[in-house]
Amino acid sequence: MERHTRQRDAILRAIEEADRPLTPQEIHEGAGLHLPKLGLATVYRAIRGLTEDGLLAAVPVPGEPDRYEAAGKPHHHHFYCNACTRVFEMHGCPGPLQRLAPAGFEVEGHEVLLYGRCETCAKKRRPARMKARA
Amino acid sequence: MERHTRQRDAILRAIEEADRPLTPQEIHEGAGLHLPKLGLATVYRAIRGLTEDGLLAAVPVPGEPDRYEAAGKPHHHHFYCNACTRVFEMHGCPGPLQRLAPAGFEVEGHEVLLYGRCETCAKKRRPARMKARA
DNA sequence: ATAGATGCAAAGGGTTTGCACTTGA
DNA sequence: TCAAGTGCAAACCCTTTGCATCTAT
Repeated sequence: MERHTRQRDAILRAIEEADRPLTPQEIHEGAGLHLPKLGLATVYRAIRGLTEDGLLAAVPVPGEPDRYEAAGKPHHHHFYCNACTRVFEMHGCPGPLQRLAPAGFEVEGHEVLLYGRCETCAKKRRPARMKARA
Repeated sequence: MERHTRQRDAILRAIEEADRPLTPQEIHEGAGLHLPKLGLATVYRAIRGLTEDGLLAAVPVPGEPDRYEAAGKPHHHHFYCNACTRVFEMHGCPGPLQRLAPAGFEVEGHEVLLYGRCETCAKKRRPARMKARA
């Protein structure tokens, strides 16, 4: 990550403009709007470089490609929508989890991911009663 | 999963004999000891079938292949060893996590994974002082 | 000028699938 | 018997890599 290029700008911009962690595909699509011939390999290379430089953080999602978000935020976790597969940021943390580990194990970190329906998808499935006109 | 076959026996046996969730590869290797020409595709097909039948449960590990364990155990979580990449079962759960989700989101489940060193690897790195003989 | 970055296409790793053969009920 | 199950190899998806070209410095 030594040089400043249009590609990297477009990639960082796509991530900043999103309100949620994005997959490499989504980043490619988003950045591609501003830079049509951007290659997917470049997106992967940039993601790796930016992650190593501490500008991006990976959000792992079991069975699916990792999502990426800006790094440096306070410790937090994520919510995965089973319906639209989008990932959202949540605030807070369930607290110290060390006690769950077996004796003799050294805990260095943890992942917490909640699954369910995001607000939009929850409404679609069980639509709230429309307010009587207005 | 209608028929009872040697392959499935060997696969279930490999999982039962393990003291921890196994990857498809590990299952293939373990079951292969008893059934040398077992194909990897068969392992994947059996895993899927047995999971659908409710006999196995997948243990997702970000960035790595899922592990599989016997299903039906009480709710629990797992520990991933950064050194040996093995996954271990933990007891307990950090408790209700719904409160972390944003308003309007419906929580249907959660994953918790602790990362660190298992007892064996922790000892290797920072060997406990040998007891003065005996 | 020149090393780093890019684009394309080929290669990799894990998982799934197509198809002829085998086997359990 | 004969369809479910298996083995092998090809296909797939996502990600990484090789290499000639481009470009920021």
